[in-house]
Amino acid sequence: MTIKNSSKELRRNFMPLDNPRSNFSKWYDEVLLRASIVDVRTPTKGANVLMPNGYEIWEAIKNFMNKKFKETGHKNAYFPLLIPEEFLQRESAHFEGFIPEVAWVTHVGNTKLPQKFALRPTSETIMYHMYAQWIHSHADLPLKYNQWCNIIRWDTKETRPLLRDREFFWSEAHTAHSTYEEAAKQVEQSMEIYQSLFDALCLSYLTFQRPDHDKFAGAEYTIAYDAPLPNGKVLQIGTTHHLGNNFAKPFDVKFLDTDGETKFVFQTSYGISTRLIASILSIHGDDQGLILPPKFAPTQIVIVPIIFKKKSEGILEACQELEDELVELGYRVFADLREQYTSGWKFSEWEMHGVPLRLEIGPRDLKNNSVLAARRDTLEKENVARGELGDFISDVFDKMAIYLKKRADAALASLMRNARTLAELKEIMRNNRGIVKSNWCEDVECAKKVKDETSSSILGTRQGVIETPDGPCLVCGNEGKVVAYIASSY
RNA sequence: GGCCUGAUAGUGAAGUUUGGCAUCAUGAUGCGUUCGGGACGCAUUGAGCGUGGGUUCAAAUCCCACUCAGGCCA
Repeated sequence: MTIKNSSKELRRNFMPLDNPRSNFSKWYDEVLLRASIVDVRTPTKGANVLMPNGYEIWEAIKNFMNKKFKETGHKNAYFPLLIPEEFLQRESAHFEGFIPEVAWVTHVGNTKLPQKFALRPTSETIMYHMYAQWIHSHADLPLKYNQWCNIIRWDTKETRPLLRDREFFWSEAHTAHSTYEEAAKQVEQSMEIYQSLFDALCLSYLTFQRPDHDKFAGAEYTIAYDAPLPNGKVLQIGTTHHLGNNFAKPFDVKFLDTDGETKFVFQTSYGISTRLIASILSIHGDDQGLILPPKFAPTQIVIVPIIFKKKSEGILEACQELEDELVELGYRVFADLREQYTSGWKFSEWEMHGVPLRLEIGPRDLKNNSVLAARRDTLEKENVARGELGDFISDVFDKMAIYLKKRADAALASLMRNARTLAELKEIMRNNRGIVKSNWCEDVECAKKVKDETSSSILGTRQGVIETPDGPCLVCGNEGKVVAYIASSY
């Protein structure tokens, strides 16, 4: 066997990624690095670099959300990173909930501060201290502020890039209203806003009301959005909390109502974080790498010239012209004219990066006045006449979004399971994991038992879906009061 | 909270059993030939073996501690 043959053999079997998606954990780490999303080679555990490719996805999410916020009367603002210890302590449930993972600033130079400051694990307290100073009458309500910022939560172990970081970016919206019902309506609006975002990202998810023992520290109730990962675990991609006036009281956020009485406001808070990026990458990707939804891809279209030594004339120029043309149409485009890489190498590279559409221009295309278009999601190729390219792109982007969403829906559906007993649940968690539907008596002890014995936990009850238990609690066998969903989560 | 496994050029690995010149692939750089699915040749370049200590004439290799990464159990 000659060297040439063996290298050909090697080429045929060459995998762009070393790890298939079926080995999710390894695939995830590899793809983050190869597609330049996150670099974890920092000195600090759980505090990583969000690289341009990752950051631009976050920016696209921000742009989408800022538009939604504007439409729904939210304003962006920024509040301090440093929160006095005393603020956190004022709402005791809140304090107890966050204390284990709060990082503190205790010194300036060598001098110990008289009062230590928390690096914000969330901003309720600092924001509501200000709200108390801004809100005086019913005319000041509702107040809806959002901030884009970084958050510090010092998990002691099990940090995973984007999935669970000690430092991450997020959006936290905080609203104040004159009645409980109005705040409840705001909770609904937040769900609509997030639904539009998650739909645009082609994600498939379930909305739960979290059980009381797992709600946000200081909330009346918590709504959470859980999306599946390929390994059968779920990821909480966002939350909404109805805070009642649990914070209004300790922070003295009051207003003079139309009836002449001074009342405490009712509040909500809701947020999404860079975890969303993990969800997008995980659910849409394949063995070739990432697949990004067209609206959110940092580069939406890559143009690759196919050059032959004897027939290369005009090809690079045609690629450049096409790039200009498509940029003019408002697309994020890159013409990869680098000469030191072959076309095949570029194909793999951009597939790994998840670029939704690749356009190839070679001698054949030049002659026919067409381009070869390759979809990232289905890997299908198609000749498109230059004159029809504009329509083709907008059409194919729509199709891709539908396809990705459908695939995500199917992935979620395939993870749904049923269990009637703890033994059945254990069996499922041991074998193939999934999101398990069961009956629960709502007793915390039973929830604890689930957590202790199965490494999964109760996500809650479906929000907006009325379900009646069809049997006894899976743990204790007493009356099943609710239909609960259980999964292993990050 | 407990347990297991690992850490060696930018990346991925071999070397550790039996201490003795740090090896391979890939990448990067340069030149040339190439380009419709990760091309090839030649030359160049790149780590002192996670960190800190210890044993030894000699440590990637043995011992101790720590840090980080991944997994498992509760």
